Amino acid sequence: MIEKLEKVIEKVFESEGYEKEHAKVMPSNRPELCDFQINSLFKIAKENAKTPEEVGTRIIDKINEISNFSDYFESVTFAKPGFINIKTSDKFITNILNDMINKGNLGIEKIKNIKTCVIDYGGPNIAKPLHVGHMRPAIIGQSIYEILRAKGYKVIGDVHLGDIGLQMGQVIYGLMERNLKPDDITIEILQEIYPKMSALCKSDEEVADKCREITKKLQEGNEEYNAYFKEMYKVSLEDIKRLYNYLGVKFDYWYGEKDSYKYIDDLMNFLESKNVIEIDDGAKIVRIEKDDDKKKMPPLILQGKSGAYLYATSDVATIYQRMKDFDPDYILYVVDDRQKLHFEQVFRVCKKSGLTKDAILEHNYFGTINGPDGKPFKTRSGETLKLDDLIEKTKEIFISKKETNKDMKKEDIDKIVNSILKFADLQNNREKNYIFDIDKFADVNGKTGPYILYTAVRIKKLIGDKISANNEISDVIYNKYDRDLRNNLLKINEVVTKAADDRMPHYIADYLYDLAVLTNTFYQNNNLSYLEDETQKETWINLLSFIYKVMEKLLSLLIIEIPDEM
RNA sequence: GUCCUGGUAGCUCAGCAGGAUAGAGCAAUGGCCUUCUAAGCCAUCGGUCAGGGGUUCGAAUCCCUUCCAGGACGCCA
Repeated sequence: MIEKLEKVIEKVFESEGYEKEHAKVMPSNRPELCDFQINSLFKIAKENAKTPEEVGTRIIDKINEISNFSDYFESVTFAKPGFINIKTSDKFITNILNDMINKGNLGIEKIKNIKTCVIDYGGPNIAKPLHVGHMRPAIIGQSIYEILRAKGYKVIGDVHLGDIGLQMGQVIYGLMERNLKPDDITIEILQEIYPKMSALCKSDEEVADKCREITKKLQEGNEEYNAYFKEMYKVSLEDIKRLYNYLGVKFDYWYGEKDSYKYIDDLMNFLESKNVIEIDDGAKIVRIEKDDDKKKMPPLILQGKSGAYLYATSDVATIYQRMKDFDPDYILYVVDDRQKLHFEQVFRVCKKSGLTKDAILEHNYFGTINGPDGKPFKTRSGETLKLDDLIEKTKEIFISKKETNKDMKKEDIDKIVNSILKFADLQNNREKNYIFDIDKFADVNGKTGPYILYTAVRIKKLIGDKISANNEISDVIYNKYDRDLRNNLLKINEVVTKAADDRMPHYIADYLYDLAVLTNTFYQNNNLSYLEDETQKETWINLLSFIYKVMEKLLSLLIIEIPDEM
């Protein structure tokens, strides 16, 4: 939408002999003064040895001479010390809006050339119960998935299960100690044993050694251990799927690290053929320093001197598999920021060896959830809070907020609980750590999921079955609230595009909140049921219809659904 | 020790391809329900953008530096 304004203004700049890059239009920082502003007068003035005012007034005069001025502008004025302030015309605003309505895409433009994008997110471990920490990668990943899909990417989601590692041996040891058979395994038992064994191995070297032994034998195909593993896998995955399903998190592939092991031989042959592997103290490594490195970059160890393949090896092998199966343009990792160095190493090996060709590898990291003390969040008794408990607690608090809430439909309550959890998380910049506070998570007032849903449900209640995003809006703008709302709607594409490009769902959360505030303000100040002017009434119904559809769509990008009632 | 993040209102956070007077929510205070859901709307209060220097017409935003907090650093995952 901004491009349309820029195009008109570029012509004027060029006719004055200024580079068209200077015709950059920015959303206004002073909405009470104008809708858009141009900041480049200082630069132009300097280059041409004039004052910003001289340059600005001349350009403004030229713009005012444009024959179809009112198709775009209401006013274009100079503001000290050197800005051009643009107020767009009602006609311009409504034309763009109707264009969005007619295209039927809610204003979201798709990318021209389809790109394939693999997203690796979730990463739960078999045998470990899901706790609050697992919520972030799941919902941030799923949100990025939905945003990219909305922009027209071909997206492939892979959960990348942690189905290899010492925790397997630990839990099997714990099970056998209690004389439990594979058939006895339940999720409750796993949830009880894992933390106990994990603690025990830290304090008891002997037990830890035994667990390592079991893990090793399991990988070598020991049948007894494998029977345990299979059952653990089944029970655990069922529970993981139940929780992800509650959160609306879905994967195209449920591969695990184990699946990558099939490709390790091929991978090692490939890397050998590219001459990137060196032997160092009996280990196979790849050196990945670059000349311009500021920090020392440790080599990536593919195979330890004991012959064991490592975590990083499995990640590179997974990339090998993905290149072979999907030939993606992008591989995104939604994994926490503590693994920055690890991914940097893995990515460098891929680039150095040419494994990933031109594909772009990104670590879209997120910060950890901390408690009030700045340390990773723990419950008062010192345990990690289980995801189940978080959901239950949130539900409880929500129901207690209002007398009538307990009578709500179960599905509606679940939708609202989802909105509470997801909006609380996704409104934060994903890269930063944040302080976890259950009361904040359960809040329903202010900048929260329920506030947005409430706004949407009000519209639906008012308009009911007339909701349709396909009805044009008249170009008469009736008042300030009407104008603010229409103006805001024009930003949709920019917001979604930026969120997609930066992989930042919080841009969308932020925008949704602004839109909801403007809608509530509009609603408060304009009573539709008292309107006598039929044209006006129809216009506003169409406008609200469109807003409802936009909210529904943008909420879906945050994996939030609108309940029927609330 | 080396490197990477972060430090914005009492609290939790936006803003950081440099722009005019730094924004929200919560908390606090005061208004608005015989009118489409008060899970709402409006107003007030609240800030040396951690400190110091630099670049610039202009810095929360870019650069340097100090302090504080968190994290990562070759055969765990």
